[in-house]
Amino acid sequence: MSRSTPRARNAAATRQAILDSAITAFTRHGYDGVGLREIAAEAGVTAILVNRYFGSKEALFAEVVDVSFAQPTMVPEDPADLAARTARALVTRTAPEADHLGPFELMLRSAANPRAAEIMRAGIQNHVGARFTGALRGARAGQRAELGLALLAGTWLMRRIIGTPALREADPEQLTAQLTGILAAVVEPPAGTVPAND
Amino acid sequence: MSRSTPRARNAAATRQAILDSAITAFTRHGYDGVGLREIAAEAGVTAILVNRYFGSKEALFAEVVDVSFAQPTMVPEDPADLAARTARALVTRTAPEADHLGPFELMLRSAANPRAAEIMRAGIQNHVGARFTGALRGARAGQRAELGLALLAGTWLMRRIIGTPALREADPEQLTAQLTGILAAVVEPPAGTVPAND
DNA sequence: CCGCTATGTCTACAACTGTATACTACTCTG
DNA sequence: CAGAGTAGTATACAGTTGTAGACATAGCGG
Repeated sequence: MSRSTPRARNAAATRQAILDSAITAFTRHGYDGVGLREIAAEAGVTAILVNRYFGSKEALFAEVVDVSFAQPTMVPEDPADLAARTARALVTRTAPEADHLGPFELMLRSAANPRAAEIMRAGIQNHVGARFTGALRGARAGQRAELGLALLAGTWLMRRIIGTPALREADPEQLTAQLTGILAAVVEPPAGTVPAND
Repeated sequence: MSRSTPRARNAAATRQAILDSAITAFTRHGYDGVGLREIAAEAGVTAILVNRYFGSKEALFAEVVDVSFAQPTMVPEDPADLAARTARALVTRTAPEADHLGPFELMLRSAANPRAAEIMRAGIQNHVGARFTGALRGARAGQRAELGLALLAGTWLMRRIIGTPALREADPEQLTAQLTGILAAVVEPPAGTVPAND
C-alpha cells in the first residue's frame, strides 16, 4: 500500500508521509499498539528513518498529538447551540458504521501509557481544552469544559471502543436528544452567577 | 516484595497470589503494559506457572476483569440519592492524593487492546452495567446506565489518568455538587414517561 | 560531467514478549 | 517409610521492540 511510485527524494514529503502514517496508526491502535516498523512501512520507508526525522517514538507521538488535537473537533467554537450541535456530532461519529478517527480515539487508545498521557495532557491544554473553554461563558469555564470533554470521551469509549450494547444500538435521534440535555447541564453557566466573562 | 516466607506448596494459595498480583498490575499498567514475568515475580513465582494456572495471559485477564468488575463499585445499588452518593464517591476516589484502584482504572488502562476491550464489554454487561441498570427506574434504563458509566469513566480519565488541571485542582465539594447535577440529568427517568418499571 | 551532501537502507543488538518442553523436589497417601 | 503425583523451576525459542552505526545512492551545484 506504500510503494506505488517510488517517491522521489524529498525530505518534506517523506516527513509528511511518515507523520500521516503515524497519525492513522496511533489513532487506530494506540501508542503501545504500534511499532515503528509498521508506521514506516505504511509510509514506504525504513523504521530507522522515522527516528532520523522525529528523534524518537515518543517525540513522533508528541507531534502526532499536536497535529491531531489542533484539528477542528466536534466542539463548535460558537457558543450558540453548543450542546445540541456537539451531541449530534458525537452521535454521528461514534456510530457503529462510521469509522471516524480523531483526537478522542487517539486519546482513549493511548491513555494507558503514562508518557503518552502526559503528552496528551499538554495537547489538551493547548488545543482542545482551550477551544472548548473559550466557547463557554460564566464561572469555572475551564472545569466545565473539562467535564464536557470527559462526557464526550466517556461516551466515545463506551459506544465505540468497549462497544456497550445499549449505546451501540441506541436510536441516534433519541440518543442525541438525551446527550444534548446532559451536555447542557455541563456546559451552561452555573445558576446564581453573574453572567460576565470569567 | 514477594518472598518473605517461601510459601508452602499450596495450589489454591498460589493461584490466589497470582490473581491478586495480576489485578494490581493490570489495573495499574493495563493489559499491554504488564508482562507475565512481572505478575509472576510479584506473586513469588515463575512466569510459566501463570500460564499453568490460567491458560494464557488473555484468560488470566478475563478472570481479573470478572473479579474486579464484580466488586461493589461506587455506584450504590440503592436508587435513593444515587446521583449525589455516586458523585461523592467518584470525586473522593479520583482525588490526586488518593491511589484507589478499581474497575474504572482497569478499564481505562486496558481499553486500547481490542481483545481486552471485548472481555471488558462482557464484564460490564454481567456486573457493573447490570447493577447500575438495576438501580434505575423508568424507560431506557440500560442506555441511561451506560451513559452514567460513560460520565464516570470520562471523569476518571480526565481527572486521574490524563490529569487535566482544572479537574485536578477543583474544589471537591463544588465538583461533587456539579457532578451530582450532571449525573441526575443522566440517571433520572426521562420526563413524560410512565414511572412504572420498564 | 564531476563530486558532494542530503536522503535513505542494511545489518545488528540488546532487551523483552508469551509460551513450550523437560526437569526437579516437595508432600501426601498408602 | 516408600512411591506417586502434584507444585514448581530451568532452559529455551521464536518473535518483536526501539534504537544505533556504517554504508549506499540520488540528484543538485559547480
